[in-house]
Amino acid sequence: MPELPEVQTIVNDLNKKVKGLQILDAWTDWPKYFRRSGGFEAFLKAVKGRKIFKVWRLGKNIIFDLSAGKKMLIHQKMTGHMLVGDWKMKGKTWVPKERGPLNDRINGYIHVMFWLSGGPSGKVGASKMMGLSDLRKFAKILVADERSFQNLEDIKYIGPDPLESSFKFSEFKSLIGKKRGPIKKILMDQNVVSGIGNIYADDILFTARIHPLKKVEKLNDKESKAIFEAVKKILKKAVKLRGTSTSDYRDTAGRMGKYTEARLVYQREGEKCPRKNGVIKRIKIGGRSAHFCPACQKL
DNA sequence: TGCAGTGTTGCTTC
DNA sequence: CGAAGCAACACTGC
Repeated sequence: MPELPEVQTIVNDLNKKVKGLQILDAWTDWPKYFRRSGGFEAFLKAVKGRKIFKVWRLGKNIIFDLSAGKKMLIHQKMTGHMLVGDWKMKGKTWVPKERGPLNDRINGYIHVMFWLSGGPSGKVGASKMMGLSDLRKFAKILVADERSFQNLEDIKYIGPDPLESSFKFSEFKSLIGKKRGPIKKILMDQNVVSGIGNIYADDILFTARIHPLKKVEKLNDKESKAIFEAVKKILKKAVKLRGTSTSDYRDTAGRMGKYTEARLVYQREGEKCPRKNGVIKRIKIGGRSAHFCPACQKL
């Protein structure tokens, strides 16, 4: 479940591993991903031969700035993650050059592969390959020209990034002030603040001592401020620990995130709360599970 | 064995 | 019109 910290970890990895490389070729066994790009062939034509200038994050989206004014967007949705490794060709297929991400069972769901600067159609020898592992095939991939990119519905309404230093409490307050309903739902609304999903919303609200069902319109200034501070604190910590791997998420080398052990309440139903106040409870909010401590978090 | 649960987003329905 | 429900898909656990 890549949320902001997981996407940031992958973006950081990609800037180390594939920035400056050229896309030589691509492959997929799930052409459905590319319907919006006019099919896989059209997508391939748009990205083939392009150099990767830089990789950055927009909410939970990974953006590749390519040469010739192209931008490639990848949203990993629930089970997607990008893997990068050195590989070699064996017959018509690619195999890991050494023990790498593909040896890990959870990463054996690569449905899109990019060959970078020296793949099967390039020179024999050194070759980077960048794969999208995506067990449930929910991911989104598209390529656009610089001009049309800004106007894509996919990103047009994305809210401010909570880790930007320009993101201040006054802005947060005014954004949530326009909404009503359970605070947990509002925190996960990508058009309010971008990047927060189920894992971090639960831990943020525990940190701020706010009940996930608390109505956003009932929050006082002190409570809103506590949530704002917790957003920054938890997300920063999770980036430092390279994300959470309670499920499929892995970094580009196939390694798990270490926030998994640092989790406060997410998927800890029945355990004693980290403040030793109560037992963590799970409820449903808008069809999703929310974990909280009934003793620490009051309505 | 079958079905609920998993969580992100966008589309459909009320 | 906004909110709720469901579909996209595949695997796990009870």
